[in-house]
Amino acid sequence: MAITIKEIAEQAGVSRGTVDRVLHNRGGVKPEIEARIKRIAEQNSFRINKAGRILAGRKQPLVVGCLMPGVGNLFFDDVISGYTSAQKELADYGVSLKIKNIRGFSPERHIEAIQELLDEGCRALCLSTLDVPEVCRFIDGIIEKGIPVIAVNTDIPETKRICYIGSDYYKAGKTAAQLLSKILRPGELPLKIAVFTGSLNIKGHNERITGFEEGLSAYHVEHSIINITEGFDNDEYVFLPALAIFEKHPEINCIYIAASCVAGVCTALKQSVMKLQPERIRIVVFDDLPETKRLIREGLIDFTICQSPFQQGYQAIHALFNYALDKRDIPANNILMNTIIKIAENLDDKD
Amino acid sequence: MAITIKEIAEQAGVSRGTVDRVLHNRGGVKPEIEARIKRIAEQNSFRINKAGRILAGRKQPLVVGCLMPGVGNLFFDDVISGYTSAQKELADYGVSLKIKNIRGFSPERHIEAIQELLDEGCRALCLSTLDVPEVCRFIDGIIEKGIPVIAVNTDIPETKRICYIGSDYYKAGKTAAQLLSKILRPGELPLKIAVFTGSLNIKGHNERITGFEEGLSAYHVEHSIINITEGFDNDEYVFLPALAIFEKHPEINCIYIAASCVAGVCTALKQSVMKLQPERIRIVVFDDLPETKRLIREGLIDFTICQSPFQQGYQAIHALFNYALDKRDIPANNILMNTIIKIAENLDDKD
DNA sequence: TTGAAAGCGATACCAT
DNA sequence: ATGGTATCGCTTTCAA
Repeated sequence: MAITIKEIAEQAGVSRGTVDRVLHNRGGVKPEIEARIKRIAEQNSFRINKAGRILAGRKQPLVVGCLMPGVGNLFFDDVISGYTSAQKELADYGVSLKIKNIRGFSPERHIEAIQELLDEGCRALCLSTLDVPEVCRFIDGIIEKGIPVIAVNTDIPETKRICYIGSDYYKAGKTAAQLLSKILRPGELPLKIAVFTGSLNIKGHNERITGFEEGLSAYHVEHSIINITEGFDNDEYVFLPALAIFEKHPEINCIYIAASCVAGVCTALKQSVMKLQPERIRIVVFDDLPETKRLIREGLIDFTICQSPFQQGYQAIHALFNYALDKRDIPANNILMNTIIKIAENLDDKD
Repeated sequence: MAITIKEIAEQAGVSRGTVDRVLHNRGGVKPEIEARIKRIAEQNSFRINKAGRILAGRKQPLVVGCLMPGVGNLFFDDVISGYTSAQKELADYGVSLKIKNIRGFSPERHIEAIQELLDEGCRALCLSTLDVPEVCRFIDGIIEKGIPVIAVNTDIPETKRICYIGSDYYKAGKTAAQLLSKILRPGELPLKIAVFTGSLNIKGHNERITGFEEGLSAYHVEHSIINITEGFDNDEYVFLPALAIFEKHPEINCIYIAASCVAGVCTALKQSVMKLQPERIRIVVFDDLPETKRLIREGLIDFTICQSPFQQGYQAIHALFNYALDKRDIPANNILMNTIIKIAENLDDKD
């Protein structure tokens, strides 16, 4: 088994306290002793013993703050359930949670909410927030002060966050395209596609669309995109625009919904059903919200592509916990979720 | 935070040693004191602190023995990689591994190998073995002696194993059927299906076939099964029988491969290609061995249904570790893997 | 039948 | 700048 701090102290002829100081760069140690200790640790590939660390660290429990713009968007419920589930597992080790679930995408509101989390004592953060300069600058300020941050579901690549945990949106879009290519019947070509997205300002949604288009080309699916409509992740909002599109373009035979407004679009579709030829309409969507599940079971939607929201939350908490135990414990890369294809039969798979 | 043993001792007016004895049913404690201690623990919903337990238990590290009939079957490599990966995570906590990868399905050989694992000092077991009476009897004997056992990938339901971790074979078969129903073109009906399995004695393979047939009915796919061929998970063995089937039944337009002989069947198929109409043959298989991946990328195979072999191994080790820390920590149910649908685009997802 | 004490690995604080 | 010591929660051994 690995070398311990006590053993390092013995080999170096110093006390454990001194070794601890060196290993944590806490200063106040004679350079030559410091060097000797570091060498011994290095040569014996010292890794901190987590059980010991946890036990000793019980007085400074880890409070993790989680920010989600999830009010009004059921998708984030699953991420939150991943957070809380990981917290329960780690409760023994002193991990607790503060979840701030807010509404909307105002930078000021996001910054304010993050500050609140800090004020409430959080010592690490999981953030699903906006990739805009002012928010990023604010976050980098926090990180400077020693608060580790993980970007969940939405990346903020310009910051010094530890890593991003979430979907590979481009790949998901491309997978959707390949799936579509497999279920097409020759007579249906070319595809006339209505695309719905959340917002053209959200990178993830755009990547889903880019991946989709490039996939359609890669798999030689003849197609044209009739329209790209913003639904702002809001079923009620999207209803009327969707209705308008369907009325205006009865030639539509494929619907691609890159964001959380599946129910709204499908309700509009059902109302327009007389003008279209519903049995030939192919529908591919993302995520598996309750209403989406129902529409899949009903047979209206062909596939949904999922992104393991639960895992996103779950793994984020674990990563922050590991980091708290050992700063060197950083994921080598971003943690990208699998691209999960669901049909009715495997719809209840939980991730 | 939860109550500790020390606190229980104080409340009960006894020493920590006594509490420990009671909590571990080690005997030698006056009944009334035992009752009092149990009551206090109960009322305060005492849960053992894992960090403390691990630290104190360092002298009796947990050696987990893993038995796999994986020689000659690449599938098990991923399970093994799940085992070793979990072990690395838990090395700090004293978990080590002995993996016995054997060839074939002889009950005597399996029993012998399990005995060897025990002789080598294993104190917990992950077993992928045969669901036959003599093996099960032997395993129950071991469990009686206090060795916890988890069934991985192949269930042994008649034993007192802690739980089964692996695929839901029936569901996977049914999912395959629904997928197939989605990609069919009307002109192709009815389906003439050649089925390949590992062995008619292996329950998992049979369940994949049952699920498939019931799925085809459920989704109203007109079909007939031309033949069910045993391939014994062996690409070389299956080649000639497959060739014979294809020569004899040029009407075959669908191939369902429920076991690890994908490469062999496809090689035979390519040789018979002139007699069949390859562009109309639908192929659905299981797992994603390297050769299977190649065939998917090549476009010959439409889908593969995967069962997270890595996760099976990974979760098994974690479950045994948790159990070792706290005997009450038993999964409420069997742990069934998700039914993963893969096409070329998401083929490199790792689980 | 029970208690007391040492020890697992790391940390924090006080004393030097 | 460094050492010593108590502590975290639990297990184990030895003594009584």
